[in-house]
Amino acid sequence: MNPINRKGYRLLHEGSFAFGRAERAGIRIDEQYCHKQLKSLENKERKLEKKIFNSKPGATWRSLYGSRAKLGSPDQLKAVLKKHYGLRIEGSVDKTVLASYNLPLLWAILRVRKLHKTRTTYLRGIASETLDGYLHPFFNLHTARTYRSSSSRPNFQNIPVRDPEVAKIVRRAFIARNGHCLVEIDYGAVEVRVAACYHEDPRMIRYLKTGFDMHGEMGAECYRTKKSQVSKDMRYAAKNRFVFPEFYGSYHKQVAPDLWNAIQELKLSLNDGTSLHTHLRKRGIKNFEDFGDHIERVEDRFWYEKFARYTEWKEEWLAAYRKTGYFDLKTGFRCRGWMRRNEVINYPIQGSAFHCLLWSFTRLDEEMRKRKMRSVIVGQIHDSILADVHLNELEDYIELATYISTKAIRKHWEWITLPLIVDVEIAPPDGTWYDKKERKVV
DNA sequence: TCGTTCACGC
DNA sequence: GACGTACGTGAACGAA
Repeated sequence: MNPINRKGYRLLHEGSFAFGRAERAGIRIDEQYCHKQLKSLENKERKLEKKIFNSKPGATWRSLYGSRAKLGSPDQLKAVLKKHYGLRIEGSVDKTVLASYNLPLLWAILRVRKLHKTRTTYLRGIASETLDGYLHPFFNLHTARTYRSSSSRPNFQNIPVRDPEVAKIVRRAFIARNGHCLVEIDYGAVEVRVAACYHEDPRMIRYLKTGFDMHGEMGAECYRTKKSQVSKDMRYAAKNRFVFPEFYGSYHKQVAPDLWNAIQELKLSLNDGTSLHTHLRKRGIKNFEDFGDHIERVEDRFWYEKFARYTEWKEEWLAAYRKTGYFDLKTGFRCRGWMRRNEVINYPIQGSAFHCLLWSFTRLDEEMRKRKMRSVIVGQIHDSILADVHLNELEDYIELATYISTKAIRKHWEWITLPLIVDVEIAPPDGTWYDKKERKVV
């Protein structure tokens, strides 16, 4: 830890007390539910495993390894694929690779992996750390190189949310205290906003101030459609396979295959139902070659026309680091040591964005105690805060949390030159974390 | 015991 | 013109 001024020091000092209070308060867990699900998942897993070993490729598996046969072994899997199908896989056998072969055996393996992960890492991890109905995950401020936080025993920051089946199984274990409900407040695009405070790119600032839909626009550009033709899935693909990777320092040769595979994987179609392959063919993109060339041009426009100032900033920032051997965060920290290009560019943004959360978390905790509120903050996930809120305090809590994290913070840190926004999600009083529903607040 | 692979989050 | 995805934790496997 290397704070360079009093503000930086105080942020971590007070933040660690606030995190400690959340850890002590804990999150209420439905232990009965956990144990029921653990058993049920174990059964499903065992049945599926049996089914796999009784199949034809499963027989090959048993003939090769006998009682030492393990579905979880990548080496064994590769040997079985080679013997049974004559299929040679070099290197990784992860989800994307296995899915691409579209074989019943491999889909079954992926399903076992998923059930197993859900049971062991999540439900078992939660159950074994729960004491008298409350879970107390650790929130650390001293482990991440980026000045972000981390969480462990269990890691509260990687609870499944994207896969609806798994999200449902795991998140239904998290419940509110009696007479309370769970409320999650998330910063919207905070890393993009904080980045803009560093590079001050005028076009990016205009986008952020007008609520412009960048993911939708890039969906249209990547797949050569009109903005009005962009479907929800296309936007999702553009966000996770173009915009974010590009911001993290990826480039077209990596990004283009992912965008291309998304067409199959997510069965992408236009708003009116036209298949994307058909559409692309009409626009002169007949194969992956063409598509790769197209994405290269999209990328060029993105960095050299749209966000030219951002691009300049990256080079200047890197050059300054290479000259001096360090760089400073706007939140009062100095980063030193040997770093690669992408690290130098990403750390200040990730770190400062997390510090916005940390400051808000700390102030909110302080104010809630001052007001003797019965609601408690129970956790944090990089850019969001989870609280267990007393029903009588619901409106007060939302108003206070929103005010602190969007308004008060800008009085404390004048370097935040852009508006910050939050989304509010609330679970019903008798609901679980899985049942949270969005409620837009600015 | 430790490095690698896999999978989950932001 | 070449280069090039950030950060975390945990479980299982398998070699040492």
